[in-house]
Amino acid sequence: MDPDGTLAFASHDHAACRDGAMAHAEAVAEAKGLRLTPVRRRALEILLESHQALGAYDVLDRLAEEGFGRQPPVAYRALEFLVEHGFAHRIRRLNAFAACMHPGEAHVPVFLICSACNGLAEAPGAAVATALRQSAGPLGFRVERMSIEAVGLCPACQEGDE
Amino acid sequence: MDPDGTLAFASHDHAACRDGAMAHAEAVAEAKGLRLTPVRRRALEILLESHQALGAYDVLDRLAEEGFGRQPPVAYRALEFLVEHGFAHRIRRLNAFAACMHPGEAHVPVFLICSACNGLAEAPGAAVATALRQSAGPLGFRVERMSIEAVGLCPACQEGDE
DNA sequence: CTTGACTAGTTATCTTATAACATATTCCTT
DNA sequence: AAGGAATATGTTATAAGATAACTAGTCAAG
Repeated sequence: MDPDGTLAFASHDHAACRDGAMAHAEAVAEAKGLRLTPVRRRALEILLESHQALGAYDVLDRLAEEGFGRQPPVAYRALEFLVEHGFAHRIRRLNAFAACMHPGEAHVPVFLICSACNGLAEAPGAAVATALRQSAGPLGFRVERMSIEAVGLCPACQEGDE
Repeated sequence: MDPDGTLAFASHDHAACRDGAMAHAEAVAEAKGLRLTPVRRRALEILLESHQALGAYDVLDRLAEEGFGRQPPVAYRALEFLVEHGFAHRIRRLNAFAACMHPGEAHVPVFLICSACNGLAEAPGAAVATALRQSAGPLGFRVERMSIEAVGLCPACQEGDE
């Protein structure tokens, strides 16, 4: 599913994209014995509606409208579950969350954030991660987690802006 | 000054380290015609006291104690100035700020954050930035800014933890 | 010595995130 | 099927981080 991150910025059949990601996530949850409860499932569906990051309170509003709790922990806990198990990512630069486009696959995501349309893509980060470890190695630092995020312009938003 | 980021995690003469960074920053400000006013200078000195990131409110408390304003914008504006002109960096993962160890030199910083002691080092990021651009290129994304941050253990905190 | 740009201060408010506790659900064990 | 541990959901309250909008002081150029 979108191994090279091209989908997010290209026009595509998003209904299929979303459904595929959802099905994939469900299969992974099933396989790992994780409880994809109604709030958690719904939170993931909400994130999957677009290739953009959503703030926790945005997700919370949506959940509350649909009969779930309306207090912050409701959203934060669902999102925490999704992030912890690899169904979603936290985008630190935006204080926001986005559905993962490769659930189940080990990967270091590189987030590309379009400053014009707020679109978000996940580029492959293996090479970046390697370079980072090589940069940290000489300092004797042991890397455990990393966040790699870039802000710029997606292909569509570069037009008329050259 | 600390071109390879080794200083932060190694024991060193920090008074000289701090004074050197401050002198360097002043020279750069002078050269560029920037106004390193008392609040701004003091904010930078506070950041330079340790190789750790400080929250805006931590800096604000210190500034207030010393007779500067005690409202958030006082700290945020000073920090914004420092970041904008390359005297400090914002560490998104920590919602915090840290003095730059290479003021005046163009560089992409890679932040190494020790989860045990909160130490912070700035590793060289040229190779990482190149890898990132190569990862973003095929998607047609034009990178403008990037944040590259790693969490892990510094050399000292790895001892007795292997 | 006044004008315009910039700086520093204020009040007020907004956004993001977590702590602590009560209730309900699930699921394993017997 | 009942008991009990673990997990999940909900609440109230508050902490932590950030910005908008306005007022007043500073300073250098004309």
